Amino acid sequence: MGTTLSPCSEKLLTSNKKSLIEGLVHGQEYATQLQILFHKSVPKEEDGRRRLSAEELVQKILRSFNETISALSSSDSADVVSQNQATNYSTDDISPCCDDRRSEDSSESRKKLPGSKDKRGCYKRKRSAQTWVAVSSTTDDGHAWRKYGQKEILNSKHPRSYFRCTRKYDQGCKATKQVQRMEDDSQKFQTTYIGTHTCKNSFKAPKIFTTDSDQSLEEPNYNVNHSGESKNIVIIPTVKQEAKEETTTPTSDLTDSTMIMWKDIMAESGMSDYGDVVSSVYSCNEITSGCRSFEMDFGIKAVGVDQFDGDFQFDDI
DNA sequence: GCCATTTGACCCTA
DNA sequence: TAGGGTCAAATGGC
Repeated sequence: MGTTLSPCSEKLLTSNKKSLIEGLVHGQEYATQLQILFHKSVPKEEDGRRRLSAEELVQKILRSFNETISALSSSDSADVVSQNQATNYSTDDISPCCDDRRSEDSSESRKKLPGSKDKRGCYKRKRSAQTWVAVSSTTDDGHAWRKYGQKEILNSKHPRSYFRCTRKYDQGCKATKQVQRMEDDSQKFQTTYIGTHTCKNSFKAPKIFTTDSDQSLEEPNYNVNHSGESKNIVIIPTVKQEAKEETTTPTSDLTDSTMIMWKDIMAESGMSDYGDVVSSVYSCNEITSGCRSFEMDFGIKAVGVDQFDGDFQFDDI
């Protein structure tokens, strides 16, 4: 997809570039401050204040990214963002034939009525959800999944399997995942998680914060090794266009495409001040105690602060 | 009998 | 219209 910008768009992009970069850099700064804040050991009496400032920082981060993303999506060149940016789809974009298909959670209501038309395949596709990708040598992540489908994928050697949370019907958990063997390494599985577990006794999602000394991923099967050794998990958050029921602030989502664009913007900007930002972003694939994975940080972002309870937690280190 | 998996059908989106 | 995602009947294991 070659992007040919009209002179007008190009001008707009150039004039906006600085403010876009500023917005992104602010977000980055706030995130760094937040990180420092969580690293600090604070006396108990200060804990309340610390929480408050953490919340302020989170709000700043979100605001900064919101503004930047909305600025980007308003420009012609923002297609890369808009296609990933969370979109408010109202529940009425459900196709008429199956408008209540997804709302029913009881297995009773799923039973086919006598004489009713077979509605197989009549569903509302999740147009968007919080998604992230994990690469692991195992498909077992500690959650209880039920397989509901398998498909041969074009140009893929291996079929893709579809799983939903076993609590889908009793607790309405919307988490699903897709598992596919890696093309280049069939010993490994690429698992795409879609949506977070809302079921009560679900296992915690993989801890996305980790350090050299703290390989505290809670799932025993997520053996973290960041140097490309055999047991490795890489979590790459992505955000598909999302359904309205997701609780995240739509514009607060930042996608890998956005990250790529960010890199491009930074690279093109020629603003050396931001050089270290780029390097901190793109040199953090190796997770160390001092430099958490950039993807991880945006995993937090993709999930949204509101959704931390239960599934994701900040841990004091 | 209950539950999970398999598999073909069907619908949605790009 | 092709490819992908989901449904649900059929089947098998416990």
